[in-house]
Amino acid sequence: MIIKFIALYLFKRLSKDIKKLNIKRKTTIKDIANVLNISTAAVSKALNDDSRISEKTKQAVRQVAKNLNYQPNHLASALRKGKSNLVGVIVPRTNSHFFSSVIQNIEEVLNKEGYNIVMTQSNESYKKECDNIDTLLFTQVDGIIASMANETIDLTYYEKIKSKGIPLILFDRGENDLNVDYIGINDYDSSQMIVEHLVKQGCKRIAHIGGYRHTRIFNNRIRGYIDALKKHNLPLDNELLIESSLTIEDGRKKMTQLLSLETRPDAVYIASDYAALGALQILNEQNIKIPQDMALVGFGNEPFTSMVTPSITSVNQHSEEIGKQAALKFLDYTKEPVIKQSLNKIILEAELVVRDSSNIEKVE
Amino acid sequence: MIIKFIALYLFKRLSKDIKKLNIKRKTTIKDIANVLNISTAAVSKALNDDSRISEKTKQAVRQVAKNLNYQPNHLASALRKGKSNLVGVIVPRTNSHFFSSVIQNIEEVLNKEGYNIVMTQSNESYKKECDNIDTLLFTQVDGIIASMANETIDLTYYEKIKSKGIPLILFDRGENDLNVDYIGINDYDSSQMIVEHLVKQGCKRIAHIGGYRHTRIFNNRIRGYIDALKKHNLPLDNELLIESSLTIEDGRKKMTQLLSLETRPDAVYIASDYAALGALQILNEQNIKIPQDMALVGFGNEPFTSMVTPSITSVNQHSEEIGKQAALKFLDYTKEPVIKQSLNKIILEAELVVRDSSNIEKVE
DNA sequence: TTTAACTGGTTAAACGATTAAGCATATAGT
DNA sequence: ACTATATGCTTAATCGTTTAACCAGTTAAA
Repeated sequence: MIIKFIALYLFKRLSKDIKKLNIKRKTTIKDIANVLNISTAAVSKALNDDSRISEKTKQAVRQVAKNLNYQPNHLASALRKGKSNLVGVIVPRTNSHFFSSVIQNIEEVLNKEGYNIVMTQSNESYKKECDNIDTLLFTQVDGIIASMANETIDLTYYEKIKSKGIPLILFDRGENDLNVDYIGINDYDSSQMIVEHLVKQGCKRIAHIGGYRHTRIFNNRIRGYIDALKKHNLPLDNELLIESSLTIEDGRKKMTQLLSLETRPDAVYIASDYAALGALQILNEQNIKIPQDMALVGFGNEPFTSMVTPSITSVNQHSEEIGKQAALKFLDYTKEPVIKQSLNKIILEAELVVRDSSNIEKVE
Repeated sequence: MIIKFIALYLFKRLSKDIKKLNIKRKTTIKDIANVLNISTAAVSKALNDDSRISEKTKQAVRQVAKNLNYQPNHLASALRKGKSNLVGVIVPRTNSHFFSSVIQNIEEVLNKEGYNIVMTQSNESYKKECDNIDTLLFTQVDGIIASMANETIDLTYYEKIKSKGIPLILFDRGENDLNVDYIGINDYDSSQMIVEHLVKQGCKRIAHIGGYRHTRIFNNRIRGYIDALKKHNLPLDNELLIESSLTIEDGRKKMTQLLSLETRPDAVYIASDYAALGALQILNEQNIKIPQDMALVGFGNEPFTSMVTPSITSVNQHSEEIGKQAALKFLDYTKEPVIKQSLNKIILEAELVVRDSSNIEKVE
């Protein structure tokens, strides 16, 4: 009986010892403290360059830390400090040059300040976007930079972010819809520029395949298109203004629709390069001459616009600048003690990049 | 004097109270425990569906958690459990369909198991890649899934991951170089397939613009090319085998180089769609007929290969499958108590997608 | 009857860092 | 000589969860 208990006790001690020996624990500040015979507090302060620690001690701590190959446990400090140094980024997808470039620039700016980004894609799905928000909040990100999915109309999920007191910065998609910071280009003006350009090329009947009206940027492009037509006394024909999901596939569909009209347009401005690509495929397949029979303008200046035949005129959205500004905006918040967000827009002027698909002058 | 001390004391008490009142603390399991008058341990177990807690208590806990809008603090549990439920992903860049698709599939599989991914891009730079590894380790990721940058030759940084006992899974780039799991396609066979296809089309002088030889996948493609030529008794001309960085720009350059040869090739197989695109631009600019005068085959099956004129024959790398397998491989490790990695290859068979740029039969 | 096993919890330590508060000692100011 | 301030640390609490160890009560088995 007694022997049994003793045996049990010994076994337990032993297994504990074995655990300690076996598992190569990562070095912690405690290890450093033990070596130098100082407190963990002193080590922590030394590593954080606190003024209350002597230069001598700091040097010693740094040296020992190096020798023991000390790596700070980010989770512990994050828990204690109440911030994770992670920033969540939500984009509809990464495989477009625009979003990829925005992300890259966000990363560049934030990395320098010790932040890392957790990236998620919504695939233009509202449900996925909500999931993304949940997982980011769960990961305890210190802020979220997002561009909304096409599908997103209901904004309660974004309100959830705001209610948590986490800074939220939107770019490209989402302007005005929530009372938060926004960075984007001037879509209204861009549309005007495009129509103006097409008019100059001699186009008289300009169609627009636009995005969903509930998305403000697409609505702005539509408004710009309409106002520009008015300005130039061009016919504002209902059948020339088409709403689209703006995928390649839908671009093909909507272009086919335009071609079936009794009086075809002589130019079409499409609110996305991807849809424009689909439209271009249809035009090429049907041997319609671009730009002579039909001028074509896209939006976004995706790299492929300059690769296809004919190259597609498009609008440069300044993805680099957008990414940088979004990151900087977030960093602004980290410096404020209390986060109080309000609508704070940064609107960049876009740039029209004229290529073969609308350059009638050059062809003739 | 005494009054001063009392005042100081009161001030301190007050400021503490103010803090407690003012800052809307997030609800913790402690709050739930207080409401139900049970221990935090019981709450924790209830939320984690521990068998030692009665269904009744569980229900009550869940209800209160919902009412108080409880969100678990991931940092705290991560710290305690010693795992972050984050997986790091390193890719050369996200704005290629291949990598973007791999990531998407990794995410899909891992999300289901409660993992989130932290994504980083190396931009094909060795230095950036090392930084990425450091930040991922710092973030305490539970594993890393990576595809190496073109520049990367020195692998000590990757050894760092292994030495930390964190599972490392490589895909596409990195096969064999470290003693870890790898998922990719059969590059050697793919090259053979391509050459075989070109031979069938009647090509007699096939050039290859390949990647850097130190990257195993590109070396495999080169070996496959060489062996296939031998097999078909075709001339293995040194000037027809060119090493390239495989960017669009370099594709243009290397194609120009090929065109300046005394006896031009009648087909060129390029180890990347991007470089193939550059090559295609040059051929189009110089009015060289594709595929009649020069057949063209790329690699990767990027979406644009089917969009350009003529469309480019390419190789489908099964990005979805690669992403899924990589994620599953990681999940395997999470189930093992001790992580002991060894070379464990999953090699998928690639698929040749024949398009106009090499379809001579169709043209003639 | 004794032992074992199950149920449904509780207690308290732990994860690894940060930080408010305290405490000597030294230096300077008046 | 007395107070104030600076220096350079230490102590101990804290962040929010998880979990090993324990305990009381009930049931089942030998």
